[in-house]
Amino acid sequence: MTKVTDLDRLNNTGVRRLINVSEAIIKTADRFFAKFGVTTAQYDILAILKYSEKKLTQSDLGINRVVSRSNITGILDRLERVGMAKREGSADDRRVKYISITKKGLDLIEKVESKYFDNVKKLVWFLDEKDKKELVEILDRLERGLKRGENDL
Amino acid sequence: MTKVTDLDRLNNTGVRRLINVSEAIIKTADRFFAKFGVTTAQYDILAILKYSEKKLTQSDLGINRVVSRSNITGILDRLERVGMAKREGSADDRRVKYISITKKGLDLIEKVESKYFDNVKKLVWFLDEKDKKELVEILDRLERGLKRGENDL
DNA sequence: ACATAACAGTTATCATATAAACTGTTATTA
DNA sequence: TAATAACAGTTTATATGATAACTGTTATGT
Repeated sequence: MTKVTDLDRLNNTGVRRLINVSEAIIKTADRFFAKFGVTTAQYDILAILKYSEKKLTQSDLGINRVVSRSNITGILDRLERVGMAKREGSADDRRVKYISITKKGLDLIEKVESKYFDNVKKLVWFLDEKDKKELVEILDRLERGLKRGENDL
Repeated sequence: MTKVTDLDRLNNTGVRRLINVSEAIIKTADRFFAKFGVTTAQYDILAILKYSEKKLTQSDLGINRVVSRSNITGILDRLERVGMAKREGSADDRRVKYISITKKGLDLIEKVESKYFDNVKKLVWFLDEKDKKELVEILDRLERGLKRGENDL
């Protein structure tokens, strides 16, 4: 049983701070998209659908968003209900459903997209190129730490 | 209607990366605590209760965790159900309930805490002092960006 | 004092997340 | 080919989050 040190607590505080800022960003985005009648998850799915080169299945969407298949089901249910996306069965493989964005979904993205990017610009306004580079490096190291920890968690 | 530029997309990619790493950390923590039969939110509440100097009300807990009062209700319901926390009405103010951690809750923290801090240590292993300092500065700037953006979101 | 505002906690609804069990389909392999 | 494994999607259970409506209590202000 290792003893908990002050350094341990300091490390934890730092990680918490990262998570808190990240969650604050997420919540701001949630509020932003809510004003247009969609959730962030729904908008993400629509944007992926719009910019995808190839036809996407539900599993493809799951991989892109790191969301499990079961959650995709519900998100698509709601998007379908409001007519912004639709499912189509595949002829090749009857297990598969191809998902596409509708006119209404495209309209929404058209209306929201540039405003969204403006907000992101405001968010990173205080970061210069050096900051951005450093941030990416630090995030890389944190990911390595995550992989390193996973073995005996 | 502003045009979306490549720089806009790059900014967005960077912010997404921050969020993704942060979410990966959160999910790792969730899995860790799940092995001991609690959720991260429940563990957080227990730890706050253990280390608090003064008696805490549900509203106090809400402020600490940046969670709304309504969600605290549910989290405490579950902690009470498994006997790790308990509510006690206040005599001064009959609206208020004081929350305390039980022996069973303390036992859980005792069992989990040092392992948890070991995992945090592994996570930040690749960060030196300079990295940590820079990260905090960048997070500060991002928070300023958040405040800056909020006005016309 | 009485009306009103502010507050603490609960409840309800909706969206999302994980995990596990399940259905139907396709691929593998003995 | 028949049994089995792998896969795509759905469903269900549980936990959490945000909001808004609601109850009861306390504080305020005229």
